[in-house]
Amino acid sequence: MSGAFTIGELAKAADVPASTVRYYERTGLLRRPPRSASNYRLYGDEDVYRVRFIRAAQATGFTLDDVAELLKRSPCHRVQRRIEERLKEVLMRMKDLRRVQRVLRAALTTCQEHEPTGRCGVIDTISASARSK
Amino acid sequence: MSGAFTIGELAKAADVPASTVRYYERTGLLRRPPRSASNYRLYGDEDVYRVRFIRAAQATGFTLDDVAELLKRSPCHRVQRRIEERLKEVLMRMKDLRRVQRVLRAALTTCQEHEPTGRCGVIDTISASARSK
DNA sequence: CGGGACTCTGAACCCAACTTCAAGGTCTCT
DNA sequence: AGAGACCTTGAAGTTGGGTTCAGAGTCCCG
Repeated sequence: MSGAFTIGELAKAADVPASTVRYYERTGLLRRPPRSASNYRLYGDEDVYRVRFIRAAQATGFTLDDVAELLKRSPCHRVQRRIEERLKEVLMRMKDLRRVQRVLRAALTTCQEHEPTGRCGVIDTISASARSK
Repeated sequence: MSGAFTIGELAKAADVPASTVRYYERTGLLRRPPRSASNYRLYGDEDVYRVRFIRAAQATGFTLDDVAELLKRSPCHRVQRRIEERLKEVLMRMKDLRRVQRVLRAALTTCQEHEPTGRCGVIDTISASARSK
């Protein structure tokens, strides 16, 4: 809608530091925008959307390289494969975290049991978890 | 039990590269072991356990700084606080991942729906997720 | 005695994703 | 016109957790 943003305005609109916008440009993730007479970058709404997409994709666990591929409008099956890979990673990571959760809870219990004795059993609990991985 | 390991033997026993063992020593996580006549490091079983503990703790999401604190045999309540912090992080991270999972599945569905049309709706799907965070 | 596998050191390098710096130009308000 | 907030650049620095390198010494087997 609106005409042109400076880098600071884009940054604010997309909620990233201006330095990050420059970084994205350097790495080819963002186009090199037109410049004002005084050599300021001039952005449009599309750029806001794009930066927001980059952040959303990152928050979904994609690397900037992944994002570049997604943005290249690669063939759908390639995009699909990336997504499936990420999904698989997410599932594995969740499994990991459930294990970690178990270990931490066990450690905490140990901690509380030993509190009166003053001897710390936490190290044994966490060590033991290495074997039952 | 057994007498003395060289760094390579320790590394094998604890399943880490020797370079990592030296790194742990540099950062104070591992003691500086006695040396042989020819200046080789000489380790004992304790060191094996310690390295294994470090790896197990890392696998449980602790940073090496955390590990240092756990190993310092800090007062139990301090250890306990660390563990509780980690547990809270884990729970938050799991919540994150569930969100991510939803987004990815939605993206995949979009992908499959649009496959025949050749138009990729994935970018919109992921972008939309930024708002419903 | 030779050769291959091991070890020693300090320093430099790696990764991703940024951030910071220095030294200058520009814009806007008062 | 001056102050302060913005913008420009390329280069260098940051983080954590290591790995790699070069050049030298050591150990073990046949």
